[in-house]
Amino acid sequence: MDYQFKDIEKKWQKFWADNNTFAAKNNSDKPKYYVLDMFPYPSGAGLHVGHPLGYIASDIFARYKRLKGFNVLHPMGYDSFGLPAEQYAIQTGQHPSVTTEDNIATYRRQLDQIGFSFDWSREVRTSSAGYYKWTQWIFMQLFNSWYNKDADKAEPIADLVAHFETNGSSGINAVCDEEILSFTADEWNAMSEQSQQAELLKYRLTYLRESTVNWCAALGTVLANDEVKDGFSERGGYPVEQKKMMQWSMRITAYAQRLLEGLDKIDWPEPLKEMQRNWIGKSVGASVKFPLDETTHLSQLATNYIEVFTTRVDTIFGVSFMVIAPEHELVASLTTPEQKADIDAYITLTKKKSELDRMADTKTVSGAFTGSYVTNPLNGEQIPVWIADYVLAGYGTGAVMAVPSGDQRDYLFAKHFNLPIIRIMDIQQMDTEADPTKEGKYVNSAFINGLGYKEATAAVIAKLEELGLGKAKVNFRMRDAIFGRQRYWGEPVPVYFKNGLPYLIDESELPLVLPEIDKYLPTESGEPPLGRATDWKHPEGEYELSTMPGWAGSSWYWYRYMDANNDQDFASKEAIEYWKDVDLYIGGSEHATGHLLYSRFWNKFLKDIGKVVEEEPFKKLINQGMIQGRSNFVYRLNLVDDGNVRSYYLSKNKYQEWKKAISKAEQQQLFNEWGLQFHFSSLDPLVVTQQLAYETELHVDVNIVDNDILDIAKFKKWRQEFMDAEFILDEGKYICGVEVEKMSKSKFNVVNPDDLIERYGADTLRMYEMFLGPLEQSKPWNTNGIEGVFKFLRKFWRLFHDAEWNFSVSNSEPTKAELKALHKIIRKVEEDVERFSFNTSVSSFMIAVNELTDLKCNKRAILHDLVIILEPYAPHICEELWVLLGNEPSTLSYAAYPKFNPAYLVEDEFSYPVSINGKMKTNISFSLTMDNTEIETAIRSHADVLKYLDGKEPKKVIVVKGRIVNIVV
RNA sequence: GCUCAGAUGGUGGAACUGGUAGACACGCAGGACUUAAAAUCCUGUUCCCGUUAAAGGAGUGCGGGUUCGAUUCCCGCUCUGAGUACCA
Repeated sequence: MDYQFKDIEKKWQKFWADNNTFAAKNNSDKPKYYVLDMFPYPSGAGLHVGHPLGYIASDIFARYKRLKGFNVLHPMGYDSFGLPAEQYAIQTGQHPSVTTEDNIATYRRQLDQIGFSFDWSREVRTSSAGYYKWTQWIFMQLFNSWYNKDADKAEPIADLVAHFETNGSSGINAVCDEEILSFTADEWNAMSEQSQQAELLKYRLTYLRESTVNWCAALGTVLANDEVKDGFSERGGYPVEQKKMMQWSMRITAYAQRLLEGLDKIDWPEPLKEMQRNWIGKSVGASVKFPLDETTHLSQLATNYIEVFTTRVDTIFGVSFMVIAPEHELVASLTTPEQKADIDAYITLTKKKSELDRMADTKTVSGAFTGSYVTNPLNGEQIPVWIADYVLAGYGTGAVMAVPSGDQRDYLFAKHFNLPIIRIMDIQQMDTEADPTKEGKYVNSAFINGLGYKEATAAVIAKLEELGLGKAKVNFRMRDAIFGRQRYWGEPVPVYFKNGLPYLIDESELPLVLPEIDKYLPTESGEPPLGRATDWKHPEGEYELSTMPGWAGSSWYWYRYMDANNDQDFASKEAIEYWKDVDLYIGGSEHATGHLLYSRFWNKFLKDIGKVVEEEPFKKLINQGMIQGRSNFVYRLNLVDDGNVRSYYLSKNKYQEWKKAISKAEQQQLFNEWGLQFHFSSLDPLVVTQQLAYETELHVDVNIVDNDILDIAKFKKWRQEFMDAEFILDEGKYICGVEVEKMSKSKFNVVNPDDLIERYGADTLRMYEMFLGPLEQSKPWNTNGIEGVFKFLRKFWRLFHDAEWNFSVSNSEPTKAELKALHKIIRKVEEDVERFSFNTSVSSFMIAVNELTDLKCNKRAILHDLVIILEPYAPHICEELWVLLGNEPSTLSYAAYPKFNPAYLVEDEFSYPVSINGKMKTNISFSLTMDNTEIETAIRSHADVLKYLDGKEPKKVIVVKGRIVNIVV
């Protein structure tokens, strides 16, 4: 029979499901291998051809590893909490769990059709209570932990309490809030329960604090920094404003250094690691206290100094002014009566500027003088204090020591306001701009004069420490992560409030189930939707009304797959110790600073509390490129003549001609050429007829376009308005315009995998997606060429069949040429898969099948091995042929990968390309036993070579054995 | 601005450590089969010049360099894409 992909694929998909062919065991003599995909959010639109790209790659790898004798864990699940389902619920009143359920069903159907070897017995859904019970449980562990800097790990909060009870707050080196109390053991023990809890909250790894958040009024919720783009929400594009709110936060900053160091130990794409490094933003420098001048209004101030962070403490003798952020807490008290008007005006001005303006406008210099001065701690100079919006309140201490000679922004500021610019390096060139050089020797710098950068920095820090006015300091750009959303469709926080303070619910009460509510909107008093729940109250207080953010459930899900149905633990100790970590993780780079950072954070925490064994969760990570859409256009020309509209659809070339025709005469001429009856009014201005011509480019559904040629019949049926469309064609065809854009419904460029599977089958789709190009590269989807892959599979099928499509394989011994073709592909595919170069192995399969077809090879010995190596790519057709070859069903997935034998590839002759001065001229065959001198002698006298030499004597002959001969003339 | 990735035929792409540039596939052209079309098969296909066949010449974004030899290494530039942004 001809290749009947539909029957074959259905049959084997059912077989795999019925027999649990891909169920992984949590113990095995085989080495383990964990292949993970980023699980999808089940959106209502279903999968388009871009989604499965990474899944196909990981599936090929997982299947390949099985053949290579590994116990492979390859699971799939759904990140099923999230905003879109809730937005839909608000619009329709339908419960988000219902839409989520429907969407998951669609995803599952689509995934099943592609023939993935997922172990579905381990499926997880972040929105199921059995799953989020453990997300809540991890939250509780975070709440019950603090970060001990001395031990450099998280420790139980009970240990901290014990320390307070016996030693008070001294001797504690913690990552915590800034305003912590100092107390003795007695003082602690005398504190009320409430004061103690309030103090402990400052240490907990998840804690409440008033923070400035990205508030999106339209979505009614707080967004994480990575969910905001240029002042607008990433989802929906609604405006986002800064707002102060009491919020749950995660003390991810405690792990900043470990998150940074861990990057050096994992095999991730360099750009991705770079993104995380930038996000963490470590800078090494010093903090320096500048005492406030006594003439200022010290009496009103809480402190008597301004602290700055600097990465160039060596330039401290070049400081000629100080700049603090307009929001800095000291601004009001520093402002002298004479300067008050200036300062107030400036603050009003900055408040008016939106976040966006402030970012865009980096060129204009602005600021205002407070009237106060600080003292340079090292030379006693009086330094004026200014405010300016180029200093950000949120970074460092919100204050900078300005060194105009070395920092460009300070330089511009100094020039603009006529402040001194002090030279501090002998070689500094600062006529037109600041010179931040670290070369040269210091000048005008007291005790570091004449020193170099390294010694000077050390000397300055030593001096500052001696004075108690500064110390070396490491600063991170990364902020603690906000962990609360004022939304319904998320994990409830397992916390209730008593006297305004948070307490965990009892572990036995987990999961804290998401209650039913009447509608999915904030309450009238502005509380989150959970405020609508009735009968949802803890005996001792009110439950937390915000829910967890989208990244909560995805920050640990790979552990749940290890032991998905455990109700005693998030995964058993045995399962975790067996699977350890993810060996290969494939997903998009858009998760660089969100999911992938949070996951590493939670993983490190879980390691600290002894629940998991590896410091890093994902050993190797690959980013698959984005599949963009390829839109097609039709060009409509509307001619209005006295109110009557006539529409013509112009093929691409005709449209271009039309665009070039400017005058009515030219347009008339084109219409005459095209044989159309339309009379453009004469150029006589006295004619009153109103004529109007206008063109529109319309997106046309790419599924009714083939190779940019429009299927006119389908187009007419597509929409009512096209029913009577008139076409102006190019050589009988309507050619569409093309553009690369995002794949989206509104652009009619979505290609659905279901349609392609219907036409060509899953095996063709799998191979074609790989054939498209390197996995990591982004590219527009183009279905042109899928035929080639389909033809390949038919050709492969045909190897096993005679001219009448009867199954026919021979048991005779393979020839040398056949073995060579086989072993070439065995080696090639092995090398390609190991380096994730799937596109090149598809080509190699084509070459192998072409070669075997030419050899008319139908030898069982060859085809048997070929079926095994193709199985990861095209599993259905291979299973079918495997059984036809007489093997037991289901054994193919666990067959042994054929062993490469180099002996079959040994040649005794090589056709040397002979080039003259590096230009290839001809090929000459020599035995591979000949050494370089023998070849050179042969070359010098070879008739073919002499022909090219024109009687000239070769200066030099370079012979690279088995590679090339180059003659230099 | 900074960081990173990339640029190869009409198209997607290949060339793995510097060694025959354009594998494989699409498209296109020509041919076979067919009453015809589809499907299938065969041949050709980087460009220029030329042709019976040949023989030349140019050529991997641009300009230089290293080398017997560069798509590959080095320097400078242009363009495209991604991330990030007054980070002290």
